[in-house]
Amino acid sequence: MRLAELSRRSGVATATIKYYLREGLLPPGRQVNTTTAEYDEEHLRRLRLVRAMIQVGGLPVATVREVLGHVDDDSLGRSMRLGAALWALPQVQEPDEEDEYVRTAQREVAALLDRLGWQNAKLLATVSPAYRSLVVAVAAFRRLGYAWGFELLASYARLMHEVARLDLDFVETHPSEAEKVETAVLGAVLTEPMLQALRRLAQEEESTRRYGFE
Amino acid sequence: MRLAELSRRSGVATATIKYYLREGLLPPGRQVNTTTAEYDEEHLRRLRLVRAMIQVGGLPVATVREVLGHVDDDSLGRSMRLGAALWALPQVQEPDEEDEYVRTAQREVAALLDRLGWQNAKLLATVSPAYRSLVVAVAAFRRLGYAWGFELLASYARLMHEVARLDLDFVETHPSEAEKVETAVLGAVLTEPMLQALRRLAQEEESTRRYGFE
DNA sequence: ATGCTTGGATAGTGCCGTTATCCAAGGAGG
DNA sequence: CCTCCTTGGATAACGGCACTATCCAAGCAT
Repeated sequence: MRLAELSRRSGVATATIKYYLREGLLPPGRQVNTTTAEYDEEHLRRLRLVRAMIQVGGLPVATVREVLGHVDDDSLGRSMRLGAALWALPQVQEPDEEDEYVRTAQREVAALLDRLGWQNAKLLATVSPAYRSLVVAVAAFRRLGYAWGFELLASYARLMHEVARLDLDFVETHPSEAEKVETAVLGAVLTEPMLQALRRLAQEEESTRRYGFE
Repeated sequence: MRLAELSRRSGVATATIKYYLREGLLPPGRQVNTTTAEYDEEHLRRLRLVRAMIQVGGLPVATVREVLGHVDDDSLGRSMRLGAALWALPQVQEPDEEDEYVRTAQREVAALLDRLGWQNAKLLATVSPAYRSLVVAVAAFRRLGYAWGFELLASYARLMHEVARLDLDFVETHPSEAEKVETAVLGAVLTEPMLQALRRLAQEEESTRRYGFE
C-alpha cells in the first residue's frame, strides 16, 4: 500500500500523514526505491490510533509521540511500559510549591490517600503526574473559595476506584501481551471523553428527575 | 480598584486582563473618567473564575465567553440557565451521520439509555451535546476494533450516575440562588480534571495491588 | 508645568496542527 | 525511448489561538 492508498483508507490527507511521519508518530514505510515506499496494515492501524488520540482524546502531537515511544519500548517489561505510557499522558502544569493553596491541597490529598488506604499510590505520590494534577485541581477549587467537605472528595475517589477496577478488568480480558499495553493506553485516552459525556448525560437525567424541565 | 491592582491581586498580567475585557469575559469597570476605570471585588471573583476555567479546565476563551453569557442571562430561570451553560461546554465535534460506526454507536447508546431507564436523557438526546459526544467516543472505539461488551458501558454509566448525584447534592448545599448556577458550572469544569486525576491515581493503586511494582 | 500612570486601540509574537508548493526520481503508455 | 503522471521528501506557508508589547492621548500628582 502506498501513501495515497493509506490516505484513502484512513481518511487522513496525505500531507498530514507526511507530517506524522516527520514527527515520528508513524514509522516510515518500507522504502522500495527512491520515490516509492510501501505501507502495510500495521501502519493503517497505527494511523487510526494516532488520529483517535489526537481528535477524540485531544492530545497534542508531542504527547502522542511520547506515549507511543513508551508503548514501543521493548526494553521495558509490560507493566513498566504501561506505567511509562500512562505517565506521559497528563500534560501537567507543575504545582507552584510557594502557593499556600497548593500546600494546603497537598496535605488534603495526602490525608485522602490515607483515608482510602491507597498505600501504593502514596508511595508513588512524589513522582506520579496524576498526583500533581489532583493537587492542582484541588488547589484551584480552594482558591475560588469553595470549601467542600473532605467526605465529598473521598466519595468521588471511591467511585473513581470502581472505574479503575473496570478499566483493569477490561485490559485483562485482552489476550495478547502486546495488545494489552496499547489497549490500556487507548482506554485511558478514549474513555476519558466517554466518561465525561456519560457524566454530563447523567447530570441532565438526574437534574430533570429532581427539578423537571422548567 | 484599578486595573493595576486587579492584576496584582489576581496574578494576571494587565495586558491579559485587557484582552479578557475586549473578549467580553469580564464586564467593563465603572468608568470614572476618560483614563480611569474602577473595578470591584466582583470583577476579581469573575477574573479568578475565568482563569480557573481556562487554566485548570482547559476551556478555550470563546467557550468561556459563551458559558458566562448563559450564566449571566437573567431572562432564563435557574434550571434553564444551568442547562444552557452546561450545554455550551463540550466543544463537540459533530458526529458524521454517514459513518457506519457512528450509526452503530447511536443505536448502542440508545439501547444503553433504555437499559438504564434514563428516560429524560433519552428525550434530550437529539439536542444534548453530551449525547453526541458519547456517540463520537463510542464510534471511535468501535472504529479501532475494540468490542467491549454492552455491560461494561452500562457499568461505567451507572458509576457516572453516582458521580452526577454527588455533583447535584453539592450544588444543593449552596444557599444563594445566584451562586448555584456558577457553582454548578464551575463544578462541571473543575471537577473534570480532578476526577481524571483521581481515576489515574486509582489505576496506579489498583495496578500495583494486582501486579506489584515490577 | 512636567513627568508618571492610566485605559484603550492596534499590531505583533509564539506555538501548534495542518496544508500547499516545489522538486527530482520513478513507472506506465505509446 | 520519450513523455506524462504520480510518488515521496523537503520546505514554506497558513490559520487559529492565547497572549503580550507598543503607542497614544488624557488625566493626576508634585
